[in-house]
Amino acid sequence: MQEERRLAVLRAIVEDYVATEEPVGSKALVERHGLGVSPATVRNDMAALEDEGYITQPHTSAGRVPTDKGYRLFVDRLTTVKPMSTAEKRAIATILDGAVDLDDVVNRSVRLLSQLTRQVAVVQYPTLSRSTVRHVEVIALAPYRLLVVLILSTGRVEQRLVEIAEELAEDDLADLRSLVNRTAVGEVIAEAVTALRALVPAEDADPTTAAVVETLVDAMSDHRSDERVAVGGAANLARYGDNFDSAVRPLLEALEEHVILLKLLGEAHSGEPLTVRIGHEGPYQSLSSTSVVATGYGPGDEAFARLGIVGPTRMDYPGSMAAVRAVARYVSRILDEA
Amino acid sequence: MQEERRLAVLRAIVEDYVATEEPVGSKALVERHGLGVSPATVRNDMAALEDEGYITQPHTSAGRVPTDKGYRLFVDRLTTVKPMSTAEKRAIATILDGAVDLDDVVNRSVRLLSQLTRQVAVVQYPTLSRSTVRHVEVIALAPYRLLVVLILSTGRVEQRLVEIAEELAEDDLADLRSLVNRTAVGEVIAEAVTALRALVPAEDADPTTAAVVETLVDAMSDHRSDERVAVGGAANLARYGDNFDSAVRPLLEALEEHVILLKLLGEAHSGEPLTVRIGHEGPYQSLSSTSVVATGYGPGDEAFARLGIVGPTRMDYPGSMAAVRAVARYVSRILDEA
DNA sequence: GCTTGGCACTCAGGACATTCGAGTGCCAGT
DNA sequence: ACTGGCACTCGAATGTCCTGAGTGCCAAGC
Repeated sequence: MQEERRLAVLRAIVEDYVATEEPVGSKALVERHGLGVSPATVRNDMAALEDEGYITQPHTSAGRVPTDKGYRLFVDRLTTVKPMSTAEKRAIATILDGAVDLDDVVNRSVRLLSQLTRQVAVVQYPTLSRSTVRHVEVIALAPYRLLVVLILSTGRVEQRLVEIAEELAEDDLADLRSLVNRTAVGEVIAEAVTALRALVPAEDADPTTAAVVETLVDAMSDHRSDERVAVGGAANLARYGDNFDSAVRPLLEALEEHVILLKLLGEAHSGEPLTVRIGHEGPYQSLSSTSVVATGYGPGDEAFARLGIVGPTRMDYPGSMAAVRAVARYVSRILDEA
Repeated sequence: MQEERRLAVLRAIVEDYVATEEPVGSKALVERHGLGVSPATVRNDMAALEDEGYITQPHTSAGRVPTDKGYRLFVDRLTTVKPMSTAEKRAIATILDGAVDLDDVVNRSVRLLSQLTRQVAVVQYPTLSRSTVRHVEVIALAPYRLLVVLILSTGRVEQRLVEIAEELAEDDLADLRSLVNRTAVGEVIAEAVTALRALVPAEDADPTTAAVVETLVDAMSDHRSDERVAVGGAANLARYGDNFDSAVRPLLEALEEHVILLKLLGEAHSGEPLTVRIGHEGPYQSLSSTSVVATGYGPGDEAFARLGIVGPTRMDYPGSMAAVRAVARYVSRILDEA
């Protein structure tokens, strides 16, 4: 029983602290929340919670503040992701439905997420690795210059220029085009790569075919595109609170390093539905007062990429989690339709 | 003669203030710069400069700080853009030469600019409006679904999906492809649009042709792409100084509003080589302590787009101007070669 | 007619002391 | 097991004083 109340106290502390941004004391706690006990009792509970490392005092004679461990417990056991209101759902749907292409979907998602959560939003572009090849086009731009266009099932389009040694007749071009299409269309990237490679055995390699294939393989295995992310809502950093140098600056720097961002978002395991990384739990100690709420998204049940939000450890976890989950769902649905 | 010395005093004040970030007094001024007069004389000059509105005192008994008007005079008359060192030039050249496509050029430029100036850098993607059509490709993705790919002289590629009513034979597709290419290739966007429109007179409009042409025209006149900008070096905002709420927050917001950014960068007049907009001179009073140094760039002598940096009014104008100019030149050269 | 040294004046910012109050820990009583 | 009471702590707010950088002005000098 006391155990249960202790958790209620912890929840109340987290909620109050998130709302007010100030250490919360025993008296204010019993007043604002309807726990039917006296401040003294709460004090005892708080002392116990502090012993266990869930809360801490900035200084003697100040209220308590949740520790990372406290937030962790709060997130794991004291909260359920509250569903979005129907109005919010409708807003999400209409905004995302208006998107015209993949870029637009990503950009709108970022905006949406940052507005819903009032935090910095990060959306990874769908990775190549799990998508399939929808079409390959080979275009003669000039006698010795081809443009290769690679269209993927995610809607992404990559194009590359190829310089070739011999002039190519229209028929040969058509043959080449149909060859690569027969070989690659419908395949997952990884398999398309091996299939394409098999087309050019070392011996009789036709140089033009080889060049085109090489370019395609290159485009498919280009991890640059895997690293693309969209960031939005950086202005919300302004509400980060006091510690500008210690918290905002490193975060601003991280936001420009897409590789770091991707690491923060985490791996796209489709297993865990929603990842919450609190403060020091992350791999960067300069971001120790920053939390990340992220999840995978993608058509079907496979996670193609991740999206999420980044904010101060002192943040509204239930709300953020709900928003992240909702946006991920709608984006996945849209990608499904496309 | 006094006039000349006054300007020297103003220059010294600007330089000192930019370096130290603190109001500068008469004594420190004569010590740190070699003006061969006494502090009292400088005081007289300063009083005069203050009367004329070039400098101001934050409070009585404090040193002087340049006003926007003072910076303006400094930029217009007291400084010449100092050329970059050869080492810097070489660094710029090698970094930009490594770019593989247009996106990469833009991204590298942004990084480069922000690192050179330690400010926030902004680069506008080359606009459609002045570029010419290099190639149009029409691809049948599925029986009733075409992909139209538009390739421009700037290296930009736009693709759109078209749903059509009738199934299209390969021959018809080839005809259509060659028709639009004959019509549009080599033309400036605006003329390509009118030429394409002329292809589909109201009467006998073939619905498929009409659909493709409409999509092309749409892609060409899509101003969304005109609004694309890349932003980099936001972490430099951390060095902005004290006034976080009043200066950094509005700027962070502006950085997310690409339309606003473009307005800040200014119009791409190829006439003025380098635009410096100081503080309140800009259109947004919330950015009154922010200056913009920008210039146009593009292949040949036409300005395709703009790039520049955004920073506090108290910034190193000569250095920033030099960096902006140098980067613009190299980017233009690279676009020229492509 | 500039320039200069001198001098009185101003005022932000730092050092220090004081007060105030929210909050705690503990203990004895119910 | 909870509660009321009480002494204690200490950060934040307030007030006062002082210092020093910086100014404006004036009369003297080149």
